Amino acid sequence: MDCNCNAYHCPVDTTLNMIGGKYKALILWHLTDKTLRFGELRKLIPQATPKMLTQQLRELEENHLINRTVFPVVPPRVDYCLSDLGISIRPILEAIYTWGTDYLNQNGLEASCSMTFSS
Amino acid sequence: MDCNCNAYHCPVDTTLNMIGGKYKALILWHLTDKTLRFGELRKLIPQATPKMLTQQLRELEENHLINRTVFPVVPPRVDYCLSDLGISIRPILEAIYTWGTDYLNQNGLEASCSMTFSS
DNA sequence: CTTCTTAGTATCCTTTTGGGTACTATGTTA
DNA sequence: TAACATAGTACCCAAAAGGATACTAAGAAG
Repeated sequence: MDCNCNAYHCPVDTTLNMIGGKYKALILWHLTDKTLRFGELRKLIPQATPKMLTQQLRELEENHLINRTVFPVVPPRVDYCLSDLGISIRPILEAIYTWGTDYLNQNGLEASCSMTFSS
Repeated sequence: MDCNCNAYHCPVDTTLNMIGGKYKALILWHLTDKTLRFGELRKLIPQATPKMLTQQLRELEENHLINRTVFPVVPPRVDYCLSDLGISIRPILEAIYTWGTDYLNQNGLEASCSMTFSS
């Protein structure tokens, strides 16, 4: 229905829509420095059901933030890794992470979610 | 039910929850350099119904990103402005805005939403 | 022929988010 | 005494997001 080819787009909404999904930031973080298989991501993010994990991965792929590589073998093997676009978004994630950590610390809360940025 | 006082918190989720609401980034942006009344925000963000605008403003206030000042006059007058915390989050908004703008331009889309950051 | 493995799907459900329309309170102004 | 202005509320509804559980395909291994 909506092509939106000639519409105006809000850059902030665009960005937030791309990283705002339930497990998207976490997935991008885990893929920062390595390629992971679906099963490895499941173990790293056990709170996500397979349905949710698949859904989030597909959306990240549609937005070209990650690459999905299917190997035609049995049992199946599918690799996920960051695309160049995915790599380019990392500074934003780090800025968000740093602000959030400061905010939590200033409120006496423990900041942690297995999402620690190594610099 | 959930106090979460002793829980671990993900800094990225924390930050995204605070700025991820439908009109929150836009509200923060409009308040960047000035105090605005409710009615002024309505005119600046006409696509938000009064219910939604109120809701988003209340959540921003609960998160201490903005200050709400009620003047006991008739007709009512309520002022909104950024708190120090709200001011501190602006660099993140700018980073998100810049990345989103580049992304849209590289995809041949017009980036705009009356949310242009003056530097 | 049965079991194992992996990367998902299918189905159904609950919760959250967003939205439309109409209504309210109340002192001031005409 | 009736209309006006402002900052909302109330109520009801639709859509989107998230979640639980069970199931599937298909070759390889035993």
